[in-house]
Amino acid sequence: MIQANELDRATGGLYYIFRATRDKLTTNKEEEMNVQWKGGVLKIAGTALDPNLTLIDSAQCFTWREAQGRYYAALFDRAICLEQIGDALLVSPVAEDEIEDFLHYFDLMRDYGALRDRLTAHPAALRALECLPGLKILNQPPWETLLSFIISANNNVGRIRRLVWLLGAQFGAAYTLDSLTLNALPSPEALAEVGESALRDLGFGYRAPYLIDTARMVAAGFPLEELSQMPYEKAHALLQKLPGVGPKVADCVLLFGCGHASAFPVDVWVERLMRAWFPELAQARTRAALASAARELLGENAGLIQQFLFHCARCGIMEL
DNA sequence: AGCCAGGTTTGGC
DNA sequence: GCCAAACATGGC
Repeated sequence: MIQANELDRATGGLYYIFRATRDKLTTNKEEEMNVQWKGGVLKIAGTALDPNLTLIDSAQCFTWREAQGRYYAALFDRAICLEQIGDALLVSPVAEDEIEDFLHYFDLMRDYGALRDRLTAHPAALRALECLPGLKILNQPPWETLLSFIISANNNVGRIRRLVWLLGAQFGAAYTLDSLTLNALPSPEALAEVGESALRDLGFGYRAPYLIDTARMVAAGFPLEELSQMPYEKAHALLQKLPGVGPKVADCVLLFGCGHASAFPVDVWVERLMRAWFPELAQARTRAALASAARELLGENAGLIQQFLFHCARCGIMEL
């Protein structure tokens, strides 16, 4: 494993330790993270974050793609590249005053070790976290999660990713990096002007009107950016006023896009896993009841735990 | 061919 | 409020 100081020498002293806020940025004790920045490159050493698991395989986000060992997405109004070198992640281009934005996006300020250690009463949840030390739950822009998870309904991950990509490629701003084209997703205002037949022709099926009508409501003032400050119950109910958004999609938006770590989406995989591994939830008959009971059982970070359980179920790491 | 996928909507009790 | 059926598409 390459140590940070070796990497500094290898890159000709390109980096310096970001001293001003280093203490604040290394609250994640277990990983002893080391954050440096220089010349538009953010270097994060000593984090467990696994790029392929977190950005691609975990299916919490559908905008990243891998190309020749590097990971690319349109994020914060530009194309971003993330590359792993030894035990460090290099993210670029990043301005100095955006360092905390990116650490928040990748959820690197959270102590996942403490999260795991609080699960001694829940062996199945503990096992899921121990199996996936490189998984982080991203803090994505709420509008992106809203579009992505309206598309996700009764759909499979491969086609979700293709449709999300199509939305950006057809209607979103284009950025170039390393001779790749990365598209942002269209703004609510831009999508509100797209015709339903255009989306149907692209293969969106019955989700076409959901996307367009939701875009119109957001463009007309739906308080998407305020959901993170609302109590969970209020935000969960409000989101379901949008077409194509039911209880499960609302939970995904709250968990992945609004910082509501307790939101517990129950899809087919999570339902199977909960029924197989959580006998104390056996009396919850419906998915809504399961979600509510799981939030009660697992507490304020129930949703983070959900994402570990989801991946273990979907990839066959835990038997169903 | 028929079932499944990170469900939601609609209409009927 | 609970329940069944319909809903587009593509992979297996």
